[in-house]
Amino acid sequence: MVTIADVARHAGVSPSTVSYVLSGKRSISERTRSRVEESISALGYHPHAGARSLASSRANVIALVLPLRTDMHVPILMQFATSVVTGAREHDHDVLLLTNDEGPDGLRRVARSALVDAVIVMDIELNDSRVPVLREIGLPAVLIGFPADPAELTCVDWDFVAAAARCVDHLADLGHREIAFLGPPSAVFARGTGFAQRTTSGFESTVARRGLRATVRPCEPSHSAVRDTVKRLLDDHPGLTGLVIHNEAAVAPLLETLRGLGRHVPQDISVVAMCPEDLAGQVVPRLTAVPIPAEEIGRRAVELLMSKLDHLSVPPATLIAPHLLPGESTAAPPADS
Amino acid sequence: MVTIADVARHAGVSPSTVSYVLSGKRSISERTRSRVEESISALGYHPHAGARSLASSRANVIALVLPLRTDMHVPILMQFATSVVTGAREHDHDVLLLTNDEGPDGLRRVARSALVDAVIVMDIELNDSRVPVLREIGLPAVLIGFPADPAELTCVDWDFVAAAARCVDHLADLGHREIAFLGPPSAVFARGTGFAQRTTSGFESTVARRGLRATVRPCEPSHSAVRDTVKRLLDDHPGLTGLVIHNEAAVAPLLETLRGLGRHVPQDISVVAMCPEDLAGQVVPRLTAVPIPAEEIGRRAVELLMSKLDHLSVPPATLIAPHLLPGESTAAPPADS
DNA sequence: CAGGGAAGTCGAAGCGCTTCGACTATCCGG
DNA sequence: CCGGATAGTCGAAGCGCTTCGACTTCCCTG
Repeated sequence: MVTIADVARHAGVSPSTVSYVLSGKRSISERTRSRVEESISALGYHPHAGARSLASSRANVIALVLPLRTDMHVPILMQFATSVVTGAREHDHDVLLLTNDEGPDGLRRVARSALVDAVIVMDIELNDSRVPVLREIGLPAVLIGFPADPAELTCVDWDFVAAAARCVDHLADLGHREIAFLGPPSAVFARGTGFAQRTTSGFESTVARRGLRATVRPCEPSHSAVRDTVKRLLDDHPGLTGLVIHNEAAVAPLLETLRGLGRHVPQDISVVAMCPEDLAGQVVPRLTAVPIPAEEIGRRAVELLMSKLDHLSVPPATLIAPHLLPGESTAAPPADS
Repeated sequence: MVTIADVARHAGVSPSTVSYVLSGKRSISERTRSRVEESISALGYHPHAGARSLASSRANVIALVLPLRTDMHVPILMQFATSVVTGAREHDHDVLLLTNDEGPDGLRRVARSALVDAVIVMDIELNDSRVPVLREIGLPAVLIGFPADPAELTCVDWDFVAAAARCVDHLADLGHREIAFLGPPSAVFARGTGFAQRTTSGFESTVARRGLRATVRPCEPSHSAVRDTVKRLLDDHPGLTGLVIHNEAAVAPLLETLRGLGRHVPQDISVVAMCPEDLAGQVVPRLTAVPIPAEEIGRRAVELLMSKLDHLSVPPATLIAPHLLPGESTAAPPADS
């Protein structure tokens, strides 16, 4: 193993000088700096992470806590994890992966053992058992999602209220007067996930503001359940011309069902989806969507965390603004409606 | 922060004794052990990971290198990652997440800096740029998948040859005489992914052994491409009664296409899938499948890695045996065929 | 009953790094 | 031309842990 002492000897300086070249915490003459840097690459030196962590009490590692539950849309989660890793690397940090298998103790353990010096926690529920632990361990943390009581915490999330509003506005602007919302399975509501409620309320308040008639229905993931829900919906509301869907698993079944019923999209009925961009692009017709910006949320979470590590003050709540991605699944409602 | 010295003082022993209680590397009297353990939990002591890594030159962290490419079926990947984390924790190790964004340098960096002491690399291609780096850094490693030259390496994978064979045998046993294989997109073949080739060869050799007529077709992920492929296939081979599919994204479109064409599954045509168990269970009819045991592969990879860390010798190649999960999508072929 | 080994414990030496205080050389203003 | 910053470098202490050798008991065997 190559140590800092080897580099120092090779460059003809003291170990502390090498350390200061690396950290930039004291001024170093240009000559010395370049000599040291040459020695570093000549010897292929990489500082020992453990030694560094011990001496500086910063591990340069952050923990990423992923949800245990798998009823979340997995590709999003993966996109998110990737962007966190990439973001962390840009700040010279690595990412330790924690699942909820170990429960809140996992958080305690990595915090107390100084394995990590900050945490990102995903998929926060209204009443999340990890939140008190986060307060207890006192490590810098960023939550994705909002708990019931976000006091003292830093939270990031997509602006679900605005996203739903954007969908409704889009349909209203096109002239639709009666629309419906197909949401996540009712189980998601039941377990107190904040975003489901926020989406619904964004939908409902915008519908009221724009003076539309509207229906809200949860939507189970299976193909047949979607078919039944949609059929019933269309029977009950013959004047329906627009649909907002917020449920990845139901997108393909929905389109297929409409096709099966002879309803053309967008001529007979418009569909706008809150879903990942790639899903919107894969189906026929390509969906008008308000895509979930997983990558941006991940990046922002990392940036906030790094600011906290630098003892900068950060806003307690960050909402990522939605934007509409035009597709071929929305148009003005049919003339006779 | 609570240190080992605090625990030692609290228990009235020396720090080294506490260390030996923790590691079990020397015998400790029952009395001393229990006193130390009480002190540990009384003080809430967790050893400092950095200090431990420095002193023992083992970090108790393994790296998990996930593929950059996203044309892999993501839920599988997630299942896999989860089982690696769980498995690692059972051996008192944590998992550092590495993506390929950083390229092979990421591996070098974490190895040289002693951040991790072993590596699991996923989604190995026949000619994988990470393989030479793995040889270079000389860290214990387990690869998921087989490179062209696996000499000196430890590889784990599903037995794709046997899995395809199992599918063919199942159809042949039911009496089918003419079948087809719907594989991954041609891009997957093109980039030299070993499993695609192994699946195909397993299919073809079993078909030959059982004396069946058979066709092999790649399959692009989009709905319409699947429809076209399937229509053409059925037109070209009117006697076709059985289908083996190895392409997660194409499963739903395939079933829908068959339904659209009025071909009943399994009365008119049998379908057996190589896909995750949950996907097989979600669709109608529930598929007969040879499920990809992501979780088992992950666990085995971790076990092999831990054995290597303990300097035990391990088999260079581990193939996980497939098993057939009966569903409602296969039956004897129609009588008139 | 002497001698040898096992069981149980301790002290001290580092592991490779950061950081603080101290030191020298250089430069500036008065 | 002198006193005091400032830039640039070094030495040494110490971060919290593991591990090796050494020591003391105690028990067993011949």
